[in-house]
Amino acid sequence: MLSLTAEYALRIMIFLTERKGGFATSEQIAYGTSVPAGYTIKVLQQLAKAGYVSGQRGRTGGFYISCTPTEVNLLQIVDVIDPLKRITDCPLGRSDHTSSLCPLHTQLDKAIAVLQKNLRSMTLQDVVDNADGKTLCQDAL
Amino acid sequence: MLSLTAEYALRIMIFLTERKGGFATSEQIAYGTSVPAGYTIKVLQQLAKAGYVSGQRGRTGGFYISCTPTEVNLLQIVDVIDPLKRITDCPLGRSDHTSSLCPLHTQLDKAIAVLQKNLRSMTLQDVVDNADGKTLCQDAL
DNA sequence: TACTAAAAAGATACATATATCCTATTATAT
DNA sequence: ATATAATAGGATATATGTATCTTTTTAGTA
Repeated sequence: MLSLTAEYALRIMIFLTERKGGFATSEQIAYGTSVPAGYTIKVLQQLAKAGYVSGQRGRTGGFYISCTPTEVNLLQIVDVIDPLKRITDCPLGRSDHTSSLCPLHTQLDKAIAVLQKNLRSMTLQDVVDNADGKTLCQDAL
Repeated sequence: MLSLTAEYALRIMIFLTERKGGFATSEQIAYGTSVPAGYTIKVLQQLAKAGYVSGQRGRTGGFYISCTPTEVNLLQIVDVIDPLKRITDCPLGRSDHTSSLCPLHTQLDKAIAVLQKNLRSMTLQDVVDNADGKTLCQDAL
C-alpha cells in the first residue's frame, strides 16, 4: 500500500532516532534496517534533501538525524517518498465534471484521510518510546 | 495510494452496477469511465478471472456484471488488482526476528486495517445508491 | 449454410516508474 | 598522502500502465 521505499525511509528514520543524533554510516544503517545496501544511500539522500537527516563525508562521516524526533511524525517521512494526495477533484478529468466528488471518490478520499490521520498521530519518538526494547523487528536479537 | 489500476477497476464495477446486468462493450465502458480504451479490456479480464464480470464474444457481445452488487464491497474489487496485505510478521526478514510486531509495523498494520475496514464497509450498490444522480464524476453531464 | 461484421481474448511491443547495483568523484579525518 | 565515507550519476531489472495487432468466437444476414 505504501511503497517499499516509504517503508525503507521509515525504518531508517526510526533507526537514526535511536542513535539520538549520533553518526551511522550507510552500511551500518543498511545492516540495521535490512534495507538493500546500494539503495540505502538513495533513500538517505532523499531524506537529506528534505532536511530530516544530514550526511557528512570523510573518514568519521556518516549520516545523522537532523530533525527533532518528537516533532516529526510518520506521515511527514512518508510524504518525502510518495506524497499521499487527497482527492480534491474527481480524477476522471472530463471537461464538464462538477467540483463536488462522486460517492466513489468521496469514499476513497475518506480512506486516504484516515490513513493520513493515523500516520500523522505518531511521531518518530513515539515509535521508539513504545518500543518495549525492540524498535525494529530484528532488534530482538 | 491505491494503484491506478485499482481505481480503474472500481470505476468499471460501479459503471456496470448501474447497468444492472446489461451488456456494455469495452469501448462503452472505456468511454463511460475514462479508462484508457486499450487498458479497459485488460482490467476487465482480471475482473472476469475473479468472477465479478463476464464477457461474451461475438456480435452482440460485451461485458456484464456477474456478481450481486449488494454483496460485493469495494475491498474485494481492490483485492483483485493489488491485494492489501496486512502485516502479520515483520518484513525485515531476519532469521531471528520474533513473531510479534515492532511498534513501527504495528502502527503501519493498524493503518492498513483501517483502510480495509473502510473499503469493506461499502458495497458497489451502496455507491450507486448514494449517488445523488451522479455515480461517477462525469455523470453530471 | 456459408459469409461477414462485431466483439472478446490473446500476444506483443513500448513507455514510464520503481527498485537495485556499480563506478567515479569529492570531502575529511588521521 | 591515504583511507574512509558521502555524493553524483549511470546501468540494470522488474513492475506498471498504455497501445496495437492478430486470433477466436458469435450473431446476423444474404
